[in-house]
Amino acid sequence: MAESEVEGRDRELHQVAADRLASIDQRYTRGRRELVGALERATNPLTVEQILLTATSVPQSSAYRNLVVLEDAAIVHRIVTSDDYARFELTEDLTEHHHHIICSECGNVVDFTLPGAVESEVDKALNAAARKIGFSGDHHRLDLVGTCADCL
Amino acid sequence: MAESEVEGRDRELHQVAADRLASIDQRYTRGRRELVGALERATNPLTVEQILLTATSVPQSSAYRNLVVLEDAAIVHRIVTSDDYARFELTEDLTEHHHHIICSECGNVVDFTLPGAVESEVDKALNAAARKIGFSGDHHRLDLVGTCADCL
DNA sequence: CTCAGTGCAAAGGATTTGCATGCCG
DNA sequence: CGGCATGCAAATCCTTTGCACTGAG
Repeated sequence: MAESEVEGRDRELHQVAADRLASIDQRYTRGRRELVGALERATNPLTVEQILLTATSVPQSSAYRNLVVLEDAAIVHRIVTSDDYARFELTEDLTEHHHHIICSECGNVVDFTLPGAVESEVDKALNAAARKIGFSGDHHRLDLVGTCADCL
Repeated sequence: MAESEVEGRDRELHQVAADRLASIDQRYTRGRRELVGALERATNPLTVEQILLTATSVPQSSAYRNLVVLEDAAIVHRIVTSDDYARFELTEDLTEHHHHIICSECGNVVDFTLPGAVESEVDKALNAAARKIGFSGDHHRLDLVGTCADCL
């Protein structure tokens, strides 16, 4: 039962990816499938270098190019820390709303979630602040910066 | 009264800067004073390019080099958005705890603050989450991503 | 004098792009 | 077949660095 459930989710993810790409007139090619697969397997955001370790057979330039396409299709989300490497993860509606804790020593990023009550209070406060300064708020980004166990 | 108060703060800022630099065996030189001055004048984080507009007479390479020094001295804080430019602001203990709203169109960053009650709840929740995964939390970063009035 | 800081120019490095080839529709 | 995606290599561009010079103590 568990296996077919996983397979089902997997099919669903790739189907959603294909649909979103189609909606911007893009194909879901082998290389793009590999990139999505690499991110699906991961439990935290990956650098391009890390993606290429898993998505072998995808050249670096194609990875960069297709990550842009996948970002445009709202399948992949790019995050930037203070080190020199961009990191990528599946968008939140393909996974679930979560936050990042960033190690200020090594740049590593780990996912975590917060209680729903905290989330909604934050959203409420942020939207109020945005309205006040004439911004149209889209989403929030709440990260914790600290030191991971390895770097302590 | 207001004027002397501002002058007082100004002196204080530069004094603190000098002290913090001294504590890491660095001098508070003319160029560094100019950089701090540029950031002090600003009401939001500045790119190097923007800094150089105000801190004329500071060459680009010196700006980069000294921003690193000022960062090491905990006078300046570097923030990274998804566009290609790092941005700099005075550290929070020289100003006050605040957040950023980032325009996803043009990359511009504006400061705003949240009610203290929200802040403390967020901190509490984040520290709990960090403990759970073996991180030592340092500070949080709560940004809102949206579209600024100019880009709407 | 000495040595940290400076400034110019050249290098570095993640990311982007030009162009010829191949493959999907 | 026709055009989009690919992949190699070269270019881009923010940022960093080498090195000779200058000024403060």
